[in-house]
Amino acid sequence: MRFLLESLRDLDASLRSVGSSLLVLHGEPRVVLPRACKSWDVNLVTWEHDIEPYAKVRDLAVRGALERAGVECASVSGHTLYDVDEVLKKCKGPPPTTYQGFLKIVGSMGEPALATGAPEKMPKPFTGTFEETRALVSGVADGYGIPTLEDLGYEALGDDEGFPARGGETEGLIRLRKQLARTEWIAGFEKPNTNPTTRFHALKQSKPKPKSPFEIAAGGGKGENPKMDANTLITPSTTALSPYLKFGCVSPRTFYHELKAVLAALDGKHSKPPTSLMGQLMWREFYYVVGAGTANFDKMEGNPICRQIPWIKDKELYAAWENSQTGYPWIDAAMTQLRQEGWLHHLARHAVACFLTRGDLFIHWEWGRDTFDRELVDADWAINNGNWMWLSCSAFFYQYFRVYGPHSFAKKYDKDGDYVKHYLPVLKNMPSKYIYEPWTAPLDVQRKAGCVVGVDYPAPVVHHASASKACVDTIAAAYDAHKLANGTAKPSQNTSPPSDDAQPSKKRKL
DNA sequence: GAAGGGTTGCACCT
DNA sequence: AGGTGCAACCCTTC
Repeated sequence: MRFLLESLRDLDASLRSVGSSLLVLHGEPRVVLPRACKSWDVNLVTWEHDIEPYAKVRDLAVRGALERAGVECASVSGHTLYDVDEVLKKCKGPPPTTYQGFLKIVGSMGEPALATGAPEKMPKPFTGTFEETRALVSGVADGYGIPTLEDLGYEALGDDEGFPARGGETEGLIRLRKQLARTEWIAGFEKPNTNPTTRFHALKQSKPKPKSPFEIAAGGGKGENPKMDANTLITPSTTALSPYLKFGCVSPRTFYHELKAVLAALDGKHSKPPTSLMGQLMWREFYYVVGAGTANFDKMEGNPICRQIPWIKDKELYAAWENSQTGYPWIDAAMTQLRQEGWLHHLARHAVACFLTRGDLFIHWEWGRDTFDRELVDADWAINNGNWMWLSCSAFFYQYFRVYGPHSFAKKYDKDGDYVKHYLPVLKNMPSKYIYEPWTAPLDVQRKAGCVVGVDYPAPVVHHASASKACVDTIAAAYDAHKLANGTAKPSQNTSPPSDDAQPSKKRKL
């Protein structure tokens, strides 16, 4: 919410710099907007096309109210690279559930439109004093102006709390262009190889001291691994631009065309989709298209692309996951970063999502989706639901036997557990050898570290090896049931007699 | 019906 | 850093 309010203040400042201003009206839009149009003699209202169910209902209601009042309405596509409806038309049927299939379709649609740039001159709808504004909106809206967090019923946040970067187009474009200036980094960017344990702040004292915690380090080239260069302010290993895209501070079309210019200068010597930076923009687009073109995309039931899996709904295990009490330091640290900063690296999201659903706890992906939707500063309906289905092997991705290890995954990136120690200070004196599996430390080591498992830090809520085995078996059975129901079950492929052919390829207990 | 490919597994090997 | 075994998924293409 703070990021949104910052973005609105930044927009207001930009409008003021060209002699206009942002006017925020409070109230029920179906009432306020027709009233404003009547009072101010407005005959056209425009807005950005939105595919999210909540927004679709809202926009339809507002459109109805405005049209009944004789006001013309126009919604335009600007939040995605392509007009999602045009892509869906090209699909001629359900949208593709594979990335390659999606690329084939948008590949035939030419270049995305250029972002509509800010006009050099703005009309001056209103630039009055507060008293004049009050008079203007009197009888139109319940209130006006950009609210504060407190106005909205939230507690104020300190500068060092919450998402570490400020909202708004100004900050977003600075971040975009600093990232795009790292030519060699862009050329070599491969998302699966980025490090989920790098943070916004320096892990160790860096010099010179950054002016602000969200300032991006200058320089690039080799030695990009921040741990290799003590003078480099550590920032996430990805662009961290997602909140700016989510709130419309940075247009994906601006991102696309400016990135394209950088790539053009590299003469083909750069990574390619799906793993490249451009590939990431296309993943966003992919989820928007399939999200807009799939019924009940945000549910398991009634969702034609979603495997029906008998997830359990265990409130205690879910609470342990949400509140960093699973006993797996990597998982608990990531969930702490999520709650504190509203942001996680993509692979950390994978780790905690896999753990909650198909990897260990077998809890419904919709519950995890809800947590992310509430906690992430970049929470995006299409991307969030799509990725939860991906990670839970409900759609798009089906290799359920590839399970992230809750105690092994982060070791590859952060041997000493600096990330864990930052977010879980209770473990800060635990020897590196045991940082990801503190329950394996001898009791005297735990005591010496001031962290006794079961007292100062939870014991693991599940035994990973046996829990993941049970998850794999249950998903396999659910897949078999799906194949049987669809008549796509294959005959047995082992050496069993032909009479078994009508059975699923393997019998598994539910 | 089979083969090939699929952004991001792990443990163990060289 | 890169290969393999693990036991074997789905979707697309031929």
